[in-house]
Amino acid sequence: MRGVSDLHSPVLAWYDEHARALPWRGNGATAWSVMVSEFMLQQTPVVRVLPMHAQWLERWPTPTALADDDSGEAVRAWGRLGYPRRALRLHAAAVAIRDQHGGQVPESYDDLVELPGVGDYTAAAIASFAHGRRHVVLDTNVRRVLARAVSGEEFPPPSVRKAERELATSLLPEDAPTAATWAVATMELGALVCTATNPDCDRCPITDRCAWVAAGRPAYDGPARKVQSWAGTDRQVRGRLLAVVRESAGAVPRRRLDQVWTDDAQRERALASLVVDGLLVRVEPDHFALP
DNA sequence: TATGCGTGGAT
DNA sequence: TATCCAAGCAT
Repeated sequence: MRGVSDLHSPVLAWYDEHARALPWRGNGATAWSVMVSEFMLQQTPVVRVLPMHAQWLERWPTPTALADDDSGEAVRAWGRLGYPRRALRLHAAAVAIRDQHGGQVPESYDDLVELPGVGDYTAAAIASFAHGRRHVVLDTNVRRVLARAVSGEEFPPPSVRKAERELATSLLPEDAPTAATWAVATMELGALVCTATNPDCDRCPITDRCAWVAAGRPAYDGPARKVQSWAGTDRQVRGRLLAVVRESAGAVPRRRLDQVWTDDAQRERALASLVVDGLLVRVEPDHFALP
């Protein structure tokens, strides 16, 4: 096997030439704009995030601006991005930044990961992309690139294992600026070339040293990768219920919510779970509104 | 570790 | 049409 350092130069050169000019990259970006983008990009494609990100940054250009607004406004402005708990958590994170960090997005991983809605990936991403710090940034793109290029497998295991993290750590460039570029470059390579389906190996800068290509691109044979169901699930009902309230000016009477789903028990369960999650509040005997 | 959590485009 | 997938997090 070639030394792992052989991967760095071609990937970094490829990124320098092919990186997308996204609003949360480059000189115009702030730590806050990076943070907003990372929340929105959790399980959501870039093309759908772009317009929402612009709207949010125009309306709430700083963490304090968002923190000073109602959390319900964040949920409403989240629109149809999906997983609206992210909006609630981003608002809560903004409150924590205003109250505990002087209104400035924290720079350290340890401070970031304490914020609501910020896990290992997002903390590392903000620390790396916004502050130039040296961290292993292990998202689904990076995991897939390393699984193929180094491990010779089509897909990584369902969850991050110790060996996988150790591999990513061993590949991380020593100096912080290069490590940060390496992180975003491997993510970009996974997003644009080394995709989950139909990877474009002909355009890949490391195809000549890719273990998976060398092995003849064998099909994935690990544990079954489960795809979540949608039709008929509580998630679908929750989505319909919240959409009604989101698109209404004020509180919504229960009888309007009754119309979005015929199964009474499931509808009530979904409604109750939205209240538990804090996405809806019961404001009158039988009315519901955003928080 | 396994599960639940939205939405919509691509194949 | 049904399935897969998209920069995860919290429990």
